[in-house]
Amino acid sequence: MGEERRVGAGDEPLSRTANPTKRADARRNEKALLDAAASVFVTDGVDAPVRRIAAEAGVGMGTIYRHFPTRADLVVAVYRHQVDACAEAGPALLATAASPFVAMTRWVNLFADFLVTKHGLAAAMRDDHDGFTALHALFLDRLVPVLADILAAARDAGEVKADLTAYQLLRAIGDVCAGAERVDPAYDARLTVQLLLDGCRQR
Amino acid sequence: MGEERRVGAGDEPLSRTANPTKRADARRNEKALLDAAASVFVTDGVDAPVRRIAAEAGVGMGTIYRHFPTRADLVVAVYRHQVDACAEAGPALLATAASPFVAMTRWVNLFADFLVTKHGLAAAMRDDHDGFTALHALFLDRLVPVLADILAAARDAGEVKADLTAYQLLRAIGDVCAGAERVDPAYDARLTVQLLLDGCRQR
Amino acid sequence: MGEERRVGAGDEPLSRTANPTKRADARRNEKALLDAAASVFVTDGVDAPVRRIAAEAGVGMGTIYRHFPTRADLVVAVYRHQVDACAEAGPALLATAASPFVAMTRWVNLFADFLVTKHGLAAAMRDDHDGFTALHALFLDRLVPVLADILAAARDAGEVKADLTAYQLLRAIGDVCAGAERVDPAYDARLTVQLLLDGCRQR
Amino acid sequence: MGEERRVGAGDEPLSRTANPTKRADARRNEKALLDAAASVFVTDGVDAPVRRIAAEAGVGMGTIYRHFPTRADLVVAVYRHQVDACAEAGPALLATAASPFVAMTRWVNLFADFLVTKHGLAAAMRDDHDGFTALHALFLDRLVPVLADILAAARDAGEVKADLTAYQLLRAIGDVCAGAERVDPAYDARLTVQLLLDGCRQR
DNA sequence: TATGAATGAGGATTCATTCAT
DNA sequence: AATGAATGAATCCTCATTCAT
Repeated sequence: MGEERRVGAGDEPLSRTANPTKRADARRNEKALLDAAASVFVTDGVDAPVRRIAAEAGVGMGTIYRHFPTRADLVVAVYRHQVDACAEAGPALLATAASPFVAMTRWVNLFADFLVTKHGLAAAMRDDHDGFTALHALFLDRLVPVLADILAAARDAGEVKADLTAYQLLRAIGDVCAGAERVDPAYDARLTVQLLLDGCRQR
Repeated sequence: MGEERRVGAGDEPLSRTANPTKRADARRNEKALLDAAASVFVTDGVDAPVRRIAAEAGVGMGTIYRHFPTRADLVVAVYRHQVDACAEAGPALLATAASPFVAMTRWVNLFADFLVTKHGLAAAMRDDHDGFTALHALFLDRLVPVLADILAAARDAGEVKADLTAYQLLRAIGDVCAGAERVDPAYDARLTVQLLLDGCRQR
Repeated sequence: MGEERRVGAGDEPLSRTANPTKRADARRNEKALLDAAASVFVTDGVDAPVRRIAAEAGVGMGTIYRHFPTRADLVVAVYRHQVDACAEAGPALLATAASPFVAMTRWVNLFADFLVTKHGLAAAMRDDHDGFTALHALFLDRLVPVLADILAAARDAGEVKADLTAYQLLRAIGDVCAGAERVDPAYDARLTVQLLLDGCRQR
Repeated sequence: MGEERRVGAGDEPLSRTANPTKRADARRNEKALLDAAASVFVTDGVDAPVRRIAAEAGVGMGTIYRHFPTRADLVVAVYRHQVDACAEAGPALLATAASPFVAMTRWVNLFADFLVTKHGLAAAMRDDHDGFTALHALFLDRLVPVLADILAAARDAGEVKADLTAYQLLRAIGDVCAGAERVDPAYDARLTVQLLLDGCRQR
């Protein structure tokens, strides 16, 4: 979707040399845009007016369209870092936790924290009808494999039900957190997540 | 603008003679409107354009505004019957089931069935930002007490965790089903509901 | 404009005999309508929604259209009595006042009082673009001759400028009062009327 | 969104070079909008449909909202020049006229000419219920002080009644002219203005 | 005759998207 | 490349007027 190349770290200097000055501006703008969008998504939702995001970033609207031709492109870019961080935490948790189920509990709570604290994320994935594929794909590509590994370990240890798939669980957590964005002191999404985790156990 | 009376056939023959015909059209239209809105809500969401609902019902737009001055009025009217039916099923289940937890399982599945099959309902409650209060109130008024009774019985029987509230559970189920509306063969909302129910058990 | 006949007083009993009962209902409605319209015109202006007038009168909207096919018909009917009363006061004032100019002053103030106290009247005449002719004609037919008589007497007595016409003065007073309907403690329409009267004097 | 600067031709050549073209379109549009609105206000009143003004100006509707977010903004902008010109004429008249009353007569006639020839202005001030404050304030801010000075001079010279305020007179003239917009060969608003001026004299 | 339900044109406003500068 | 002005489709809502009952 028109994102910059997923290059290895080493070739950066060359590409910068090839186009040294212009790229700096463009990068600054892209960064400003991502920050602005992240901020606006939280307060106004992923369907916030383009103009507001542009204003927040201090750039013209055309600049948004240049960097992110579709809204989905912007949405995905905004959340990619957070998704990456979440994905990368999985193996470490699995390696250090007392048991696979403990690792799973921790990772799921980490994921839920992402969704709830950086809220907008879960709702974005759920509501982003047009860019659904892109955002959904991001989640699936990055997170399902991570959770699948943890789940496989837990299943091998006999800690969770055998028929539980990573996608099923990931999706369940996502929906729960997506629905929890309206502030409501009487409702605690994290408690629901605990219930779900308890429900996953093999007895 | 309320519901028409669900009267037995035999009563009020005189008043019908006095004012026999006029209301028939209005009733037909209100019914058509409710059906049309229910249908459009499923495909286009509760924020669907008024014009589309009117067209679907085969009436003018003004007719919608006459019968349902605000969108919330229409949304609530559309879902009231279904909510009522669900509420009324609660006591019967509690009376006949083998145990309170069995009754709870059945009622929660009934509720989830409503949400999933008559979909739009759960999303409506979640998305209806403006009419949120009205729709939310409908759910709370009708369903929370029903589930609270069941839950109290289950708790008294030691079948469920002590700190679980009816609102918490109702909301969890609602969010899960609301997120499950996009068709996805790899995801089964009912399985998530089962996980939740399992997680509610006292062990 | 569909008004009832401009008949002499004597034939009323006959017409009532010809259509005794139905007419009673119709008259009641017409009276209610006139009262309601007068009241609504004051608060909401002559362009008030038909529905509001009907509601105020406690009749259906169709009834308004039956009695007063156009808005102008209703507006004229509402103000006819007041205009008549004003017209009828003219000769008496002229006969009893100390001088024609005194009579003119009194009558003009009477007219201004009508316009200001029963406000809506002046604005109605001014704003009623469509029914302009009808309402204007009402004023011209009834009031211009009355003021013309007074003015002629004053002119004959050498009290007012020779080139002043009844229509010119009537219109001036009307516009002044029409513009004065917005409440404004810093502005006194009656003072303006006095200035105008002073300005009419022959010196 | 303010007025463009009425700059002398020679200044800011550098900045124009730096950003030479872009603003030209916007200015052209703003000018076209003001001209179109002035024209449409005359024929259709200040409540004319936005679409009609846009069409008259040859721009999209959104362009009106960009330049003049509220109708009041547009109305005020349309009439500001004329009001300014009128205000600026006051001191000169007072300085050159044979007497303060002569100056007052001339200024009032100038004001009335504005109102009548550029008609719509008076009716705008009168009818613009929402933007009433803005337009009213424009008149009060600019014109009341000007007339107040003239009036004070005339009062000091013993030429006008002592209790006459600038606002009272301005408003009277305004209402007279506002009411005179319908073409009517039998009515001469300027004659009414003369009557008013005559009525202001101290005798 | 009276009612008031239904219609639908009319007008305001927002905002995604394009494109001249 | 960046800007932000312009466009106009989409949607909401009101209310005059008609007409079935």
